[in-house]
Amino acid sequence: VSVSSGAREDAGRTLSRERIVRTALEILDRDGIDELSMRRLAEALGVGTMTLYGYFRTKGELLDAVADSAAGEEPLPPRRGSWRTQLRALMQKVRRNAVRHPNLAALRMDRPLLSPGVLRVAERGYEILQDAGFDDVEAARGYRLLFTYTFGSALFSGREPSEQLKREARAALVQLPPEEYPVLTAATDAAVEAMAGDAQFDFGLERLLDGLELLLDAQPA
Amino acid sequence: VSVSSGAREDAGRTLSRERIVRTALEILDRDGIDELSMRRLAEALGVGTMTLYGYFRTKGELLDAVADSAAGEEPLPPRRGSWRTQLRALMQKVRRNAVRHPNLAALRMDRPLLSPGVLRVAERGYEILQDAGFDDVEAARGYRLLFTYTFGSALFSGREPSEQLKREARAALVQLPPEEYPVLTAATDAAVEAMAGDAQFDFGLERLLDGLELLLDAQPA
DNA sequence: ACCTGAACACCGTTCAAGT
DNA sequence: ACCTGAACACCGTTCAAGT
Repeated sequence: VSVSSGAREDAGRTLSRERIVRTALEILDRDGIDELSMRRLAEALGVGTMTLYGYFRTKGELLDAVADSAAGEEPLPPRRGSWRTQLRALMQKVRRNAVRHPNLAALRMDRPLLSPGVLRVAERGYEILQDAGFDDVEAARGYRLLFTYTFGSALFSGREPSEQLKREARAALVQLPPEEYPVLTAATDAAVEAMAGDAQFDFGLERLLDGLELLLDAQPA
Repeated sequence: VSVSSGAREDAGRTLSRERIVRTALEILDRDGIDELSMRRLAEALGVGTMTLYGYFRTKGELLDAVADSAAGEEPLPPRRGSWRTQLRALMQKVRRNAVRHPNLAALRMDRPLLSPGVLRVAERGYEILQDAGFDDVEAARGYRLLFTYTFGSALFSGREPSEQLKREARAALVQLPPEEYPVLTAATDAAVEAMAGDAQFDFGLERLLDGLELLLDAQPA
C-alpha cells in the first residue's frame, strides 16, 4: 500500500496488481457497482480486457483485493485513553473507512472478511478488550458485536441522509394507515432522524459500550 | 399475503404479481442470487420473458416486492412479558426470517427498507420501547440500533458456520504472522466461534438490551 | 512471459408486433 | 388487455493465438 518508490514516476504506464486495484476502487467510488466491469476497468487502464486475467484469476479475486486494499488504507488510531475511548476511536475509523467507499461494502458479503487488512483491525480490537479485562471468548464475541454493528450501520445507514431520501422516507411513513401504524405515524420525525447518520451511529455505539462495560463489571475478575 | 381464497385452486395456471414473487423467492432460496434472472424466472413460470414486464416495470421493482413479501411472511410474536422479553422475541423473529432467506438480505441494500411488511416490525418495536418508558427519539434510535445489529448480523454472520467455513477461517488466522497478530493467533478458537451463529447473535443482543436498559434507568422520568 | 481479439453463453430491457 | 420473439447493448470467461 505505501510502497511508492521515490523518483520512479511510472505515470501509470506499467501494469500491476496494485494499479489495477486502485483503478477499480476509483471506478467503484465514482460510478458505482454496476459500472465496475472487467471490460470497463480494462479500458480505463488502456489494456485489453483479457490482460486483467493475467493478474487476477476471476473478478471475485479482484474484488477481494479491492476490499482488502480499502480496508488497509489508513493507519489505526493510536492507543490512548480508556478501553472505551480506544474502542470508540477504532470503530469510528472503521465506519469512516466504510462510508468513504459506500459501494464497496455491498460488494463482498457472501464470504467472511479474512484479509490481513481487515484482521489488523480485529487484532487491535481484541487487544483493547483483553487489556480491559475480558477473557478470550468475551473479547472475541465483543469485538464481533462491535464490528457487526459498525459495518452493518455503514452498509445500510451510512452517510448522512440526503434531503431527497428523507423526503422519500417521510412520504412512505405518512402514507401508512394510522390505525395499523399508530406509533410510527405519530413519530415520523424521530423515525426519519434515526434512519442514518453519525448521531445515530454514535448513539448505538454508546449503548453497545455500556452493555459491554456492564458485562465487565459483572466479571468475577 | 394471506389472501388465498378458499376453493379456487388456480394450480399455478394464472399469472399474478403474487405468483411471480413466490416463484422468484423459491429460485432465490434454492439456487442463489446469480440464478435469479428475468429469463430464468419466466421459464420457471412457463411464460415468455417479456410477460414479466407487464407485472413489474423493472427487475428492481420485482426484487422490492420479493423483499417485502418475505418480510411479511410470518405473524409477529405475541406481546407477552417484560419489554426486554418482547424485544428479544421480536428481533429473534427478524433474524430467523432473514436467515431463512439468506440470499434475499444481500439483495436490496442500496435503498432503505420502507415497505409495509418491514415497517410493521418497526411499529411493534417502537410500541414496545415507548411502553417501556423511552421517549419518541430514544425509541426510534433504540429500534434502529436493534434492527441494524440484527439485520447486519443476519447479513454477514447468518446461519451456523459450516465446518468448511470454520476450517477456512482457522486457516486464514493460523497463517498470520504472530509478531504482527499476537492476540488473534493465540485466540483462534474464540475468534472462529464468534464468527457466526445463534450463540454469537444472542450474546450481542443481550449486551444491546443491557445498554438500552441502562439508558432507561438514567431517565429523569 | 506477457498480452490479446474472437467467440460463447449469458444478462436486462426496448420495440414492434401478435392475439 | 395481455402476451411475446427479435434485437440491442451489455456481461464474465475460455480458448487459441500473437509478440
